[in-house]
Amino acid sequence: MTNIHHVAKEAGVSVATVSRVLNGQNSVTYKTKLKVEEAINKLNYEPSVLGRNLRNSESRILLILIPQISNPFYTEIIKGIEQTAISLHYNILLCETDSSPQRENIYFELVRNKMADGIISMDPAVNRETLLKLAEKHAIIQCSEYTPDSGIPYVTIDNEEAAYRAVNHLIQIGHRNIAMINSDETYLYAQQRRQGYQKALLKHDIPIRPEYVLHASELGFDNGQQAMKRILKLKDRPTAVFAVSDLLAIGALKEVNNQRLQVPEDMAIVGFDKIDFSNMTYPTLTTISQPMYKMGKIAASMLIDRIKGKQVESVILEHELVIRGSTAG
Amino acid sequence: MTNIHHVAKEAGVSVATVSRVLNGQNSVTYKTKLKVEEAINKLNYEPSVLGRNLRNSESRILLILIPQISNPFYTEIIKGIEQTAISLHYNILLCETDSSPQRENIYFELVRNKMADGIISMDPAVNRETLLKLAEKHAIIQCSEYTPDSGIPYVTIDNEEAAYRAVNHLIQIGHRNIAMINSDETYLYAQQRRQGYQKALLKHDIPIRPEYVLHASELGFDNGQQAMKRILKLKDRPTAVFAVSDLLAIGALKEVNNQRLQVPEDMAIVGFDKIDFSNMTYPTLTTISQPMYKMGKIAASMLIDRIKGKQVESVILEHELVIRGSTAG
DNA sequence: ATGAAAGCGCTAACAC
DNA sequence: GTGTTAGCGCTTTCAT
Repeated sequence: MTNIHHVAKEAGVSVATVSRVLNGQNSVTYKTKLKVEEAINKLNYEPSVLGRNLRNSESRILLILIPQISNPFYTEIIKGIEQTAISLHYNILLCETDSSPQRENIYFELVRNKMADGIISMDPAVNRETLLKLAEKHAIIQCSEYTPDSGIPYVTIDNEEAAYRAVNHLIQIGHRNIAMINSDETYLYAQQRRQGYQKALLKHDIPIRPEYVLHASELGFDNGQQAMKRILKLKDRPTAVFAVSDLLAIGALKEVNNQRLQVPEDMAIVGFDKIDFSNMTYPTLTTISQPMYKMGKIAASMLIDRIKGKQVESVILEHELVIRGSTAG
Repeated sequence: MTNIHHVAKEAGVSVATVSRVLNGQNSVTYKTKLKVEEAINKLNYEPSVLGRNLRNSESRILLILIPQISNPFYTEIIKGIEQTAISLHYNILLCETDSSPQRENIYFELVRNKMADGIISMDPAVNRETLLKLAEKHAIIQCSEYTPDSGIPYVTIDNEEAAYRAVNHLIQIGHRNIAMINSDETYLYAQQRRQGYQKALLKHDIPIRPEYVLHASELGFDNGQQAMKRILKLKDRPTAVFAVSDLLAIGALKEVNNQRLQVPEDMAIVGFDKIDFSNMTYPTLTTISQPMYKMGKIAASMLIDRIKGKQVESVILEHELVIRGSTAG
């Protein structure tokens, strides 16, 4: 490996001067600058990030914590993060927790020992205690899922309102027996969306039936499909379903199709997220649109601000109800 | 920041001893080891990866180069990579090129300046020259797409054979007017799959019609949908389509549905990859199953072997034709 | 404008 | 079994 000393020698200057040229400081004569650049080219020199990082005690790496990389909701956010990160000369370390605390700990370690400068956590199953502890000394932003009053800045949407709108839509088009496919209600977003669901029912004097609320252990197609199987067996069979994720909704839709029932006639379905897939199903999926890309961009710039010691405020972004085939006859 | 010197002082030993304890060397007395551990706990010490990396001149980071993170084909491979990487104490830096040479260069830089120990490239649009140059001095593995006879080890499937089987299946069930939705034929896999397509036709004395082969500029739903629009306007309208990606196939399927035509009666469709979503469409998609997860695991362990200086051999994995609703009446 | 030198935090060769 | 010390490659302070 050729290093800064070789270049200095070749150019007949000191390492300090080479470093100055490398970092674009203008306290260097044009002439010496030229000499240095010549030497750099001649020796094919590439400065080592390892040395620089140690010296600057930074890594310029952002750690992204997600539960499942296969959920397009997250990949779309990641795109946004990457866009911002790259433009500010940061890189992203992708960490899929699989909701395993062990994995999580491995990743937390990375920021503790300065392998990463900060964390964007999107994992609802994150160990809140550890995260809070970590947040005392390190830059952390929560994205989508968050911990209220924890002091950790977040970017998210108004989940309750979004769910309310979704269910309200179902009521408007005439449904009264409305089931919900929720995820684990230890997660805040699940609680909030359930609140929104209930609020919409109450507003229209529709009784709340606990048996109409099902829980999926994960956000996969299968889980949605299984949930729909159970829904179709309920007495007073619901005529509509609100699922808290498009993946769940798509799985549910599949099961309705499988049983030769019609969507939306026999069963209306609303999803959540507006992932690309949601427009490819038959019929297309009515869903709540989340601004994933924007979320990612904002989360990244918040984090980088945090890393630089700035104070940042949490952000709540807009959402939108997108009405498509699965509720519109 | 508390560092190794603080710990040494606190424990009343030298930094070398602390380092030994940190690295689990057993040349340390149980008693001193205890003292050191006590000091570590007391001071809440976390060794800095920055110092260690510089000293060992490694980063323990693997760079993953993909064109699009939103394609589930890649995310599934990434899962496999991550699984292996984590078990061998490596982390992955996710790099989405968007097929932009500029971005690519930024990422290549990372391995040049030792921010990453090696690369797994899955980008078919990769700048081959640069990659080859880089491979002279750095550990690189290609995954899925590769460069024959370049000396860069790869893991992939037999694309020609896979395409052959897909098209052969369509012929077996009675089709003779078979279109192909290919991607850019500057990519090797696209060439190989086209070869397989033609081989199957020739084998059954079906004339090859260039106008039956369409090209999608990217692998998104839209591109598939656009391609199908054009296919449906062809004279001697094809009765079947082979798409080189499930995303394309799903977009194509969508368009057939939109035009109120029946799949597979009016148009049979075969995809490629077997992403999860291919089982959620209506009807479900016949497709070539690629072992994505396994591919990722193998690519990662090949790369790590490479980093450690071992010689590795390229691998060609098995694929499988999965017959489902979009071809089975 | 440039150079000498200290030091970021760690590991390992060498000495005892 | 443990300590001393050089050095990984870089940036920056302090001289000049």
